[in-house]
Amino acid sequence: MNQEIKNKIANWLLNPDNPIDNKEELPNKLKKEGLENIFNEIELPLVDVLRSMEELGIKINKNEVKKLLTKYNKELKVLEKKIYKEAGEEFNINSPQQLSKILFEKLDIEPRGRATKSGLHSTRAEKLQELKEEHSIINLIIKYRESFKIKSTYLEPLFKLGDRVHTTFLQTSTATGRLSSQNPNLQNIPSVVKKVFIASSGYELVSLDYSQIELRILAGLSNDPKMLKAFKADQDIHRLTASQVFDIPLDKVTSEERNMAKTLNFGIVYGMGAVAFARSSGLSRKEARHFIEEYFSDFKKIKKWQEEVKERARKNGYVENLNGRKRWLPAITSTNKFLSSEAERAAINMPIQSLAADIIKLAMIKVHQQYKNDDVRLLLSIHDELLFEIKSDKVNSVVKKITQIMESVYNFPVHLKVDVSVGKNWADL
DNA sequence: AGGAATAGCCC
DNA sequence: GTACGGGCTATTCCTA
Repeated sequence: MNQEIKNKIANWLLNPDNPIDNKEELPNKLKKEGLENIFNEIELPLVDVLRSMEELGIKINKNEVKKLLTKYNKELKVLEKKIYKEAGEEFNINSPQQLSKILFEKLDIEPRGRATKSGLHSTRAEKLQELKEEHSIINLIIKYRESFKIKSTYLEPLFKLGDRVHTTFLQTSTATGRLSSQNPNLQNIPSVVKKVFIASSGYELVSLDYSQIELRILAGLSNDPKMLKAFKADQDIHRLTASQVFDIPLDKVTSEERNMAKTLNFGIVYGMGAVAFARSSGLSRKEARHFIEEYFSDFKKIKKWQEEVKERARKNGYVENLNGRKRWLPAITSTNKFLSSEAERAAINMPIQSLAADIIKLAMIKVHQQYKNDDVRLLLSIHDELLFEIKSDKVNSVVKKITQIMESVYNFPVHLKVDVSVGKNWADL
């Protein structure tokens, strides 16, 4: 294999901030840092898998792209006209600067909160959402932005490409070991655009995704008894959290309460604070703080695990996952509170996110070596999901085997459950 | 031409 | 007064 690629990966694993030119030194360095296994068993075998995925590409229905493009163009024209009429003049809706002046100066809409450092008020969708009742132009702007995004970022670039779309996977671009995808990025396709991605004729598109993998990893790493028990019984984890935090029986949890618990569960993985939880749940800050405290008193081991991770990060200057993958976080001892807190949140998340990344990479490698014929094509990897094209008459048997591979590829105390869906296009899945 | 700022899509 | 982890891309606008 190309030495350049090896060096790049080695440096990425070691410490991306201080790359080493001397390639004779790298193998010893890897060994010394405990990264030999990840290098040899994960990253190097993955290179060929990624190359194969990139070469295969994924089929798109160009007619469907064209149809959507026409639809969105028409819609945008109508919205544009209505917006100009409401504003009383024509302006560039895509310019936050001009839009801000129209909304908050000309139309005299009262902004919530303070201006940004440029002196103008933000026009982010999240802020506009709060001003919906103030003026009928707001909803039009929100819709315009959504449609323009779909058209300019997804539909137009796709239309310029061939019948099969070939992304480039970046193996060394993330701090946690995840893959990224560029040119085009096929890891952030909106649900409305997914329907243009289709199976080759004679094949089905099949998606296999790890169910709640990050929360399962959190349960396993923290050894929290309630969470472990819930996953063992294959319970609805968000329902359990709601029942614990709001102190109500499992069968009395409303969908609203379950949603809040879901936000809380994900927020915990990301190190979310009370302010962010309040904002995303609609609770007051006081209530939000109360429920976060409640969460940590119900799941005591999670709090303990997080504190241990932060402590180790401060001591070592890096965090690592179960496989020894490292992330350096020098800012964690900064006297700047913002910087140290930011590093703490990254520290808490890294052992979880990076282990999930390792697991799906191992699964990709194993599946790829299992299927050398053309009946099974691994097309995309989207963090916790693998997207395949599988010969129609082979789907049932193959899916069983791949599920088995994905669920057993990594030995972990919590069952890693895989969900499957099959269809003719990506939106069906 | 290139980068910062702003915005928004995904897991 | 305020701070949710990890990515990529498009547009505007300012600076060199």
